[in-house]
Amino acid sequence: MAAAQDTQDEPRLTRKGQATRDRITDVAAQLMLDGGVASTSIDDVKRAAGVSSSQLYHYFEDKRALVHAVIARQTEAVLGLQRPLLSALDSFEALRAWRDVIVELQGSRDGRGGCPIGSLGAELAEVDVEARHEVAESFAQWETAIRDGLRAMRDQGVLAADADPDRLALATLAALQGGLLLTQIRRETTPLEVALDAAIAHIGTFRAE
Amino acid sequence: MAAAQDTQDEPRLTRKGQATRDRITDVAAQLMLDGGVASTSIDDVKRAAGVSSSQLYHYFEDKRALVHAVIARQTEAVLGLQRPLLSALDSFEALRAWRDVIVELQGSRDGRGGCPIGSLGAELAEVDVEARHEVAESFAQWETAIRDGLRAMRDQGVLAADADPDRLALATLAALQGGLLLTQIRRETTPLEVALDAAIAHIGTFRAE
DNA sequence: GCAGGAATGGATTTGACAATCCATTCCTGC
DNA sequence: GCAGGAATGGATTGTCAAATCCATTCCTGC
Repeated sequence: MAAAQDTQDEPRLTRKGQATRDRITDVAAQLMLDGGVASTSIDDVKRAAGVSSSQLYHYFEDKRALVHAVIARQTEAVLGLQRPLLSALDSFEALRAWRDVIVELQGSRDGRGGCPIGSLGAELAEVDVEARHEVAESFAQWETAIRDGLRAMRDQGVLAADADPDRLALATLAALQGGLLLTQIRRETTPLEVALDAAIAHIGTFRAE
Repeated sequence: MAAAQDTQDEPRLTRKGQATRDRITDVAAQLMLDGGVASTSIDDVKRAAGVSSSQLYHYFEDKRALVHAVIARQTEAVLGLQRPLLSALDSFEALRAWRDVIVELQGSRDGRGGCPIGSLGAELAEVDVEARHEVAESFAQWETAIRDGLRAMRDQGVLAADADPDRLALATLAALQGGLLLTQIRRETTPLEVALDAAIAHIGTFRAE
């Protein structure tokens, strides 16, 4: 549960410093979502954030460290949006509402960038072990959030007792990720919609009574 | 249906030349599967394929052209494996057999590299429009193969008449891609298994009678 | 108000890597 | 067997981006 905010390893940050650091992270996250990690240069980040080399390297050991901060940042952003929706699951309507939010959000970008977490994971998995572990942890949190929502549905009698929230959550996350990837490639939300609808239909299989 | 073999744009290739070109493509495909596109250098490819600069640039305009050839190569490889299995779909046993092959194959790599097509798509989507289109085309072919298999199952009375092979195929491909990504990140096949099992269960919803 | 660390400026170095170039050798068709 | 394109050798160039360095300025706590 270690947040991304305080990496108080060596230097203590002043308020101003923290702001600069956050700005760099945010800008980098945006650039890397729009264009991938490898093709966003440190110079790009410097320019977009309006900072100098000294500043950037004052807050981040190297590009990898920046990337790690970006992963943490995107994890916060995604889960910050997802958790409220998922913890409110008490009906299939709520589940569909969750689906709609995601589809709408992705549609507004025409799928560009794909999943902020998944795309980082895909690009970094074979290149940066540490990054892979961080992404794995992000996915684990996401999966947990889904599972808790489904558990709630079960406990409220919306889902049958024999429904397995763990498996359903993992399958749902997979469907979501696959849908996001295909939507990113096709620049069109149909795959995401169909994938999520199928996942929800599968969950519907475990409707109570 | 244009194959990857003959890019007879300008130079006509001799048998030997074709062999060299293929070797470069194969080696590049392997390296890029193992380490991603951005982090495999032309030098890496040269070394591994045992060719010189002149050779590589004799057959490929630049790195992008090589990447395009790799996409085509991986598409052939994947569909070459998938199509026979999918066109033989005539029962849920066959569907499960298809699932098992994929799980086994990916398990033998511990998920490393993820999907040969999907990982390329994810890394290149926002960087190389042409590559994105090529990957989209590959996915379309894959989706078609799945759809045809499901259609066959329906026509043979295994699936009900109201089953929608188009939607089911898209949902299945999404589940597969998501499962592959999560499995790549976690280095463990559970996500892939659960995702495919859910997809198959969903298809099972449309079992005849 | 001053000491010391934090924050910033900005030029510079270093290295990697894609791509080019000029030869030379090898084949293949005629 | 020879002409001409294909294939290869291998050094070299040029670019770009990551990272370093030495200052200088700014704050904050005491």
